[in-house]
Amino acid sequence: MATTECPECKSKKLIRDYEKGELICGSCGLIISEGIEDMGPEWRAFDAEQKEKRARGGAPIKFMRPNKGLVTEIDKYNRDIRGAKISSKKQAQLYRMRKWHKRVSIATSMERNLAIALAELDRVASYLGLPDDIKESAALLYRRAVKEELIRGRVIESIVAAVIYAICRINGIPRTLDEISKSSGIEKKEIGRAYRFIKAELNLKVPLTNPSYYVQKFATSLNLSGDVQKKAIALIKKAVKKGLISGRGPTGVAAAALYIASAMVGEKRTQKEVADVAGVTEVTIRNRYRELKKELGLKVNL
DNA sequence: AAGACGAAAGTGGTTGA
DNA sequence: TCAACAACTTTCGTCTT
Repeated sequence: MATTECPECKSKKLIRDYEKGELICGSCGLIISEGIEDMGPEWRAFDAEQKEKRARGGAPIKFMRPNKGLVTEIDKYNRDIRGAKISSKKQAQLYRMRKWHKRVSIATSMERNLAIALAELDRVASYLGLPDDIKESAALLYRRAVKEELIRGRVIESIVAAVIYAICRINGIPRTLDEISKSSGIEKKEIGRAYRFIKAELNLKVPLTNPSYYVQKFATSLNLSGDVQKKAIALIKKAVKKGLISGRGPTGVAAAALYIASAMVGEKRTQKEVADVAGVTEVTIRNRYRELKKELGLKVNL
């Protein structure tokens, strides 16, 4: 990996956290990258079979496990079928058997969970047109969630949606809750809840969304030139400096900036057009627009 | 007639007692 | 758990081009 110093504080003391798959700055704690390339496995394998099952390369995961429905329980009383004591040698053997039995059971239930989740993740990510490395990061994050036992009692699909949402934000690839909701079929508030939950439990550092991320997307839908985009991004930058965006929906800010920029450059779009692609109302654009105009001292004739 | 504007009331989610 | 609250939406009347 090329990164040798922290982009924030320039410290060269970087820590690789193999467990979490993160590259962390040793002095300021910034997570420089998640899902780093040169990463030890985040799992431990207890035997060759598990190693093969857990490795990410290799054959596709199968939904059916050979032992499905055929589980042998080993009880905890060291007696044979007639109730007679079992020799200590046998007892030791049984102890080991129980230990492994438990471990394998846990491993397979995790596998089942992951099989469903990763299939869903792949489906949603493809639907949203997310690149493979994002998918990988999302899968890694999901595995962390599974390992921390955050899934139990929750709907797998909503956790998957939340993980995708989080990863998109962390990586600056804008996907709104709306889009993810549409492609996953999970309600927005459900995704939001799951997202907040995993964010808290896994200590995710998610930067607040910079409206600039949405500019390109909206501009493309509106057939606006690069000039307009640049202008809009410049406006947003100024707005950020003035603290105008905190608490505001990033899409609304992006939409207003684009609206203003389009008028300044002479490729005017109506409020309604911008509002539609941004998924906000004209009123919101007007409100943001008013704020921007006032705070930045813009003299725009529309 | 279409677009822009803004007031007022309503909505869903967060926060803090 | 409940009320206050902020952001945003819906709706609607008015003004401008």
